[in-house]
Amino acid sequence: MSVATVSRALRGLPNVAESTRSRVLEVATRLRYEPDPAAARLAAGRTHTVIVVVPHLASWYFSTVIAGAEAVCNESGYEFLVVGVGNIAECDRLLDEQYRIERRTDGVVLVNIVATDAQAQSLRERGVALSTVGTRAAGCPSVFIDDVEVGRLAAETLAGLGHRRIGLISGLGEDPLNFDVPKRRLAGFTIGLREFGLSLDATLVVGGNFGIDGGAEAMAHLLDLGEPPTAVFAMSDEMAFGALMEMSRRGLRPGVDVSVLGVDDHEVARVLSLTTIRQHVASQGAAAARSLIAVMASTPVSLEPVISPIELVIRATTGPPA
Amino acid sequence: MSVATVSRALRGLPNVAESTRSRVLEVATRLRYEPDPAAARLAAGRTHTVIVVVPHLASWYFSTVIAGAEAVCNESGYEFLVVGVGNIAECDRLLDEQYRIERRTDGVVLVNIVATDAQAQSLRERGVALSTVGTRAAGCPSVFIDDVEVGRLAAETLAGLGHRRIGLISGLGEDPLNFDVPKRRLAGFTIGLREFGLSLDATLVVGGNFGIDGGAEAMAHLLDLGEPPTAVFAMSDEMAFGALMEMSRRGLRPGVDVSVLGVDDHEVARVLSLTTIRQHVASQGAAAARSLIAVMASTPVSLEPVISPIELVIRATTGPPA
DNA sequence: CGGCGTGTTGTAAGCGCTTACACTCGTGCC
DNA sequence: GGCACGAGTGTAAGCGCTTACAACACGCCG
Repeated sequence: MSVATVSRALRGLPNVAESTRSRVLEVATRLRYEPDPAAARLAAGRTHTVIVVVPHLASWYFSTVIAGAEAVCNESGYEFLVVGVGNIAECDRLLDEQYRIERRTDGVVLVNIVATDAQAQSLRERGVALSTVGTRAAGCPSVFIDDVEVGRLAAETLAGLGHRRIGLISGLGEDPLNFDVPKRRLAGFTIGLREFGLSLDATLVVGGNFGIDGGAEAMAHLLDLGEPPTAVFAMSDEMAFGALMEMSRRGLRPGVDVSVLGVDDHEVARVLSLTTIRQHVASQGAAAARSLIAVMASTPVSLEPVISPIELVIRATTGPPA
Repeated sequence: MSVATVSRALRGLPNVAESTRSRVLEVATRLRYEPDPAAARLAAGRTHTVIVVVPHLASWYFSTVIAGAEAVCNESGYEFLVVGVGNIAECDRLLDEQYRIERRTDGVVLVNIVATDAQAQSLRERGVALSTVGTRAAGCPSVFIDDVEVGRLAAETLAGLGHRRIGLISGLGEDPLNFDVPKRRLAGFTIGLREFGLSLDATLVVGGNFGIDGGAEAMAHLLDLGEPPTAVFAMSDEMAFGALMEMSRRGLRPGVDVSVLGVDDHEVARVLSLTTIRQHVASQGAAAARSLIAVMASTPVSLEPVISPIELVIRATTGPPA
């Protein structure tokens, strides 16, 4: 039996007699034979590897996306490589000088990283499939939530409770990556306010950098204002945690003295009884991985973005103004 | 100029004239040439890849270890592959049928996964370097905390405050992997109790499965006892979070009605003012990656385990008994 | 002045696969 | 009965590197 026949049999290609194939399979399992991935890659040009690119690895959101994607890749027999790009320079270096990507992977999942059309195009030309979560990129499947609706729903929720001065802890400004989520949530927030006859007060908008400390500092800033807000919308639960921390430091009661609303439904949110707008992070990661695998397999894939559902989870940190 | 010379020049091997090397380097950067990793692997047998194996990807502890390790690998030019093994069967399959590992990687970091001596031995024979965090394996560098001391310190802290009935929310029992950390912490806890003339009360020991819900259920169980404990040591902050959640559900005040002590110093611990025994998780991941890289480079490495420091962080969830 | 060591470069044989192409051989058909 | 055909199999040429070994130039010593 020639190596060619074995190769064909093992990979399920046609033009192999069933009897031959089963014989090959039997011997292969008996010998615990496993083809060398590097040799296969070299000969066939496919790496059977996906790379997931995230800004930070340690934050809840990203590690949860990663977990969702990893499970799918693992199951589908793809190697799962993760690279963290701390800042925009590193990110652009990765996407521009594509040597880190080309020939190392068949596809990349971009998590909350915006690739320019040129970068996306260039990747596609080099035969690298693309898929994004949190943002969209040209000509590839993507999954994200309706961030405008998130902002609108937040405003509706707080204004609907009767709040008129609503603070906003955003991620805008200090963000190291071209991250446009905060902008969309802000836009929706403004729309939502307008529905209640309110308008955005720029003095009540503070950057929180999507972290606990950032959230705490932002909250401190808001509470130090001459006329502090009676409610605060934090664009992520982690920033909301920081806000709550600052409040407890000052002896303020969440949902009574000041209402706080987050986004994500971080697993600790329920511990803090945080009212939040839930999104399904792991399933977004999984969906992105699935689309990517479909693209790599040349399965026809809808390029229509998948809008992952959100839902308001009311807990104890929101209430009518004092 | 021959390919051999170029190869040697690019990889910094000796026996290349300086003039030649600089000329090669100059041309290589101008042409943005980057060697094909698969071809290099096939020819040289080294993959320049490390695999990190973790039980779950999404939990704070593991994602933080991963973050620490990733940063080091990225910096050192190693590809960073992560695989999650949900249960012990999957884990053993990975470590026994080593085809997923051999020829795919030069080294693996085992995070809180115990490999048998045979498994470790077999990996070494196949030229795969090993390094562990959280546990130790035969003949490879490892980094972990002194879990016995963690348990002892916990008992000392709570008993020192005057508590005599101290509950323990452990990870024991339900654990899907061969995880021996809970056993060591339990042993230390017992030692610590003894220093105060106390002994372990088995009815006050409940499994919490290292998660928030597990912690909450365990706490509920403890509080439902005829004579509930006045203090509780949770073997992880996430279980402590669950315990706090259960307490707030019942209107109990942490540190006043019941004291709670955790382990880790999870980033949310300070939000909840949780008293905890801090460990430096990211730096353990980084240390393990560094040792692994050293082993792969055949740098002499101490096989003496690195004991990562711990420290008691006193916040508000602990106090004298009511 | 020939042999020899040293430092540099070239040659070529793989590494373990994939795949285009050639080949064989039994069918069905005119 | 010869022929086209297609299914099944084999042959061999790479894929892009690494590395043992050969080759060469050069200066040195005996």
